[in-house]
Amino acid sequence: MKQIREINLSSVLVNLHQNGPLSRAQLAAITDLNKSTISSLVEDLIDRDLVVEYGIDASGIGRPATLLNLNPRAGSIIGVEIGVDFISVILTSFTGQILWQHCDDFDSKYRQVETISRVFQIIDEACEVAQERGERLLGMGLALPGMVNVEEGILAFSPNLQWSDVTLGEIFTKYTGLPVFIDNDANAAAMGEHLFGVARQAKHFLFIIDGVGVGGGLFLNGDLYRGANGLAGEIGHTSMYVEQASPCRCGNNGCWENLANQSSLYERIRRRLEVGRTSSIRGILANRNSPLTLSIITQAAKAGDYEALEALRETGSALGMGVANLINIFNPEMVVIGGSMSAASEFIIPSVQMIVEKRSLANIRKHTQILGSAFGTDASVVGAAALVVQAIYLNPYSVNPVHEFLPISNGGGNGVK
Amino acid sequence: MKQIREINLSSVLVNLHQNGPLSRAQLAAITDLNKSTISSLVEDLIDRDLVVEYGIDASGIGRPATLLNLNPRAGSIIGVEIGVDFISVILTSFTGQILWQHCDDFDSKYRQVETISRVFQIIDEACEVAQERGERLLGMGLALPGMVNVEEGILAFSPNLQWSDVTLGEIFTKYTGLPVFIDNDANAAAMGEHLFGVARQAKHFLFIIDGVGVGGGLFLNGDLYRGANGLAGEIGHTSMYVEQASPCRCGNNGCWENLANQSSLYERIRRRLEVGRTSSIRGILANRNSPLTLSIITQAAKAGDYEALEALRETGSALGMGVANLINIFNPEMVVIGGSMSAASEFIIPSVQMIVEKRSLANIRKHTQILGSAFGTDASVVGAAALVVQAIYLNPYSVNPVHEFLPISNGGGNGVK
DNA sequence: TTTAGTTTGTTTAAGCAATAAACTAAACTG
DNA sequence: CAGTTTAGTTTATTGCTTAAACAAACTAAA
Repeated sequence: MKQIREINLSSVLVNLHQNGPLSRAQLAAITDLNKSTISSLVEDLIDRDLVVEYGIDASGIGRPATLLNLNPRAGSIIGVEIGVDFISVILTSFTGQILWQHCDDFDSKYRQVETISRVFQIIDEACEVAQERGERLLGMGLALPGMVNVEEGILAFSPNLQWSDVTLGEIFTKYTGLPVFIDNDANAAAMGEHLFGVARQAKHFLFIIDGVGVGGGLFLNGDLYRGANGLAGEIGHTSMYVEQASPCRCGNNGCWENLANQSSLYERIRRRLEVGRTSSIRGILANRNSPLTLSIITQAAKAGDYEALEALRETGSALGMGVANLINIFNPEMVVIGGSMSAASEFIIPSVQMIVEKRSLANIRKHTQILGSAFGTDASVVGAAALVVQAIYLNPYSVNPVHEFLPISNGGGNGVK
Repeated sequence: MKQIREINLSSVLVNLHQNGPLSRAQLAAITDLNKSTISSLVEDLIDRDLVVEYGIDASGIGRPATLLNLNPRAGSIIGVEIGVDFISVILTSFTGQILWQHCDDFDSKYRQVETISRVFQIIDEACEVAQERGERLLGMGLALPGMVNVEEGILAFSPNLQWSDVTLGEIFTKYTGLPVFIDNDANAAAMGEHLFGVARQAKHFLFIIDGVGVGGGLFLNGDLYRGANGLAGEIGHTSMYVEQASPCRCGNNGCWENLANQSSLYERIRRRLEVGRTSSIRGILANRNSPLTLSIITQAAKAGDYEALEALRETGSALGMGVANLINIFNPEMVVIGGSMSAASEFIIPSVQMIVEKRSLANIRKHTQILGSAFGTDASVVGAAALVVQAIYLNPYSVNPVHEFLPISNGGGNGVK
C-alpha cells in the first residue's frame, strides 16, 4: 500500500517538474487524484523540503491559488564524469542549475587508483561549495565511458579507460556517504536532456554521443532502455558500407562510427590537404605535422573555408545515414546529438537533417526532430547529476523529512490523559 | 485504489501463466502479497472463470496444497490475419490452444469491402465452433500488414494492401460485439511468441518477420515498443550496402529488406540458373518461366542441391547482417525469426547465426539466442489471438464474473435477523 | 495410536491510503 | 453586502492489504 503513495508522490513531483508552478487544485485536475489526497501528498513533500509554496496566483475569479514548485534549495547534487583524458565534476541544485564546475585534464587510461583519488579531491571541493550554501547533499551521479552494471554500481568494462570490474558504486558511497548512481555516458546524457535539456517533453528519444566513438542512449517509454544486460545502445558498431573494409577497433569492419566520429573528420581534412587543396587550415596549423583539433576546423568553417565545410558536411552525412536508420527503427520524437563533435553541431546537424530527409521513411521522420544537445560537451556530467534527480522523482521516500521534532510539553500540569 | 487490485489480479494471472500450476501459498511467496490477499484475488479470478482449482499436491510435508491454473475453458478467442493474398482465421482457447483454423486464398489488394465481408463469413464459422464448445467468446484480435493506430483501432496505411485509414476496430466491434484488438503483423507475432511461443521467458526480444518485406516487432521491458506514433519497427528500411543502388519500393536505395526478403532469394536462384549452373531446381520447374516458390527451393535444398543451399546461405547471411546490428542496438535476450521465409528457417538460421557471431559485439551477442518462430507462418494469426489474452492479463476486470446469483431464501421462517 | 510438527488456507481485526462531501477561506461581482 | 466562484481543509467512509490467530490436513516419530 505504501507503493501506491510513493507513485502518487512521484507523480506530483514530475508534474511540478514539467509544468510547475502549479496549485494544489491544478495538480488534482492533472493527476485525477482527489483534492484532499493532493493536499496530503504536498504536505509530505514540503516536509521533505522537496516542494515549496512559491507565490499566489490571484489572476482568476474565486479564491487565489497557492502556487507550488520544486524547491531549488532542496539540496545539492554532485555530478561526475570520468573521461579518457579528463575528469569533470559539477555541483547542481535539485532543479538542475549548475552551481559550480571543475574540469581537470587527467589521463585516466590505465590509471585507476590515481584517477579515483583525484576525483575524491575534486569532490571534496564540491562538498565545500555545497556546505557554504548551507544545503544538504542529495546524492552523487557518475557517468563513465563503458559498460556499466547499473544495479550493482559496477563498471564492467571500459575499452577506452582499460578498466574492468570496478565497484565504483561502493567506492564512492563509502567515500561520500551519499547515494551514488552510476551509468554510462550516453545514458546519463540522455537523462540530462530528459530532465533539464531539449528532450523535456519527449517520451521517446535517442541521444547520440559522437566523439571518439559513436554511442547511444535510448530513452523509450519515458525511461532509459538498457537491454537484457545493460549493454543496449551500441549503435556505433552497426555495420554499414560493408564493402569498405576499414577495420574497427571492435575487430569488425564497416562500423558506422568509423565514418562519423571525430577521427573520421580529421581524416577527411587530412586527405583534402594531402591532395593539395587550398585551405585556411594550413595557415592555422603551426606546421605540417601539428595535430588537427575540432576548434581549428570549426574556426575555419566559420570563416567560410570550403574544405572544412565539405569535410564537416561529409561527416554529418555519414552520421545522418545511421540516424535515418535509427529513426526507422525507433520512431522517436527526437534525436539529440551530443558528444565532443557537438562543438561543430551547427555544421553537422544540417547535413544530418538532409540525409534523414532523404533516407528515412517519410511517414516516420515527419514526427522526428533532430537537435543538438542543450549542454554540448557537458551533457554527460549534467546527466550524471540528473540520474540522482530522477532517482528522487521515482523514490521520494528516499529523501528524509527535515521536520524539527520539538519535545511536546504537557504544560507541567498533573492531569493524566 | 481499484487500480492496485487490478495490478495484483494481473500479477496472479501472469504468474500462473508463466509458472502454473501453483498453490495459493506459492503465489503469496512469489508475489510478496499476503496469503489472505492471494485468497481474495484468486476467489475473484475463479468467479470470473479465468482460474480453476486444478488438483492437489500432496508431495510435501504438511497440509496438501490446492493447485491453481489458468482455466483452459475460460473462453475462446478469435484471431484474424489479413494478408495480401490470404485471410487466416483461428479459434483458440484462453490458454492458447488452437481449436480451429481456416486459411483462405484471397487477393485482398485494393479490395477492401470484399475482403472484410469474406472475413465476416469466416468469423461466423469460428463463432459456431465456439458455440458448439459451449464457451463464451473473450475477444478478437486482428493482425495487419501495415501501420496501425492501436489505441483507436485504425489501419492508418498498408502499402501492401493499398488500404488507408480504415476503422477496422469499429467495423469488427460492431459486427461481433466483442472487444477487438488490432496491431501490425510483426507486433502481433511478437506477442504470440511472448505468451505462447519461444520467447516466454524473455523480457526483451525482437521478432523479425521476413517475407515480402522485413519487419520487426520490438518487445522491450516486457511489452511491445511502438514508438512515438506506433510506427516503430521498420527495420527493413535501414540502409546497408548503400553503394548497391538497388532501388527499394520505399523510394530509397540500399534497404536491408531487398537483400534478405523472399524475392532476394528468388533472384539469387534465378541468377545462378541464368549463368548456367546445374541444379535440380531446373527439373522441378515445369518450364523455364514457371514461377519459383519457397517450397521448390527448400525441397531442392533438402535433397542437397548446391545452388539452392548457396542461395539460402547468402540470403541468411544478408539477414544476419541486419540482425547483428539489431543485437548491438538492443542487447536482446532473443531474436525470433518468422514470416513466410521461416519455412526455410532450418537453412537460413544457421547462416544468420554465423554472421552474427562474426559481426556483433562479443560481449553482447553471447547473451542472445537466435531462434525460429514457434508458429512459423502462423505466427501473426496466433499473435492476433494473443493480443486478446494479453489485454485480459493486463485488465482482468474486463472479464465479467459468471456467478449465478441465486435468490437468497430466508428459510421460510418467521424470524427477523 | 498418540503426540508433535509442518504447511495450507481462512477468518478476524486493524491499518493505511484515497475519496466524497461538507465546510472554511478568500477572492470577485453587481 | 449578498451571491458567486474557486482553493484548500476537515471529517467520515470506503476499499484494499496485512498481521495474527486459527482451523484443516497432512507427515514423522515415539
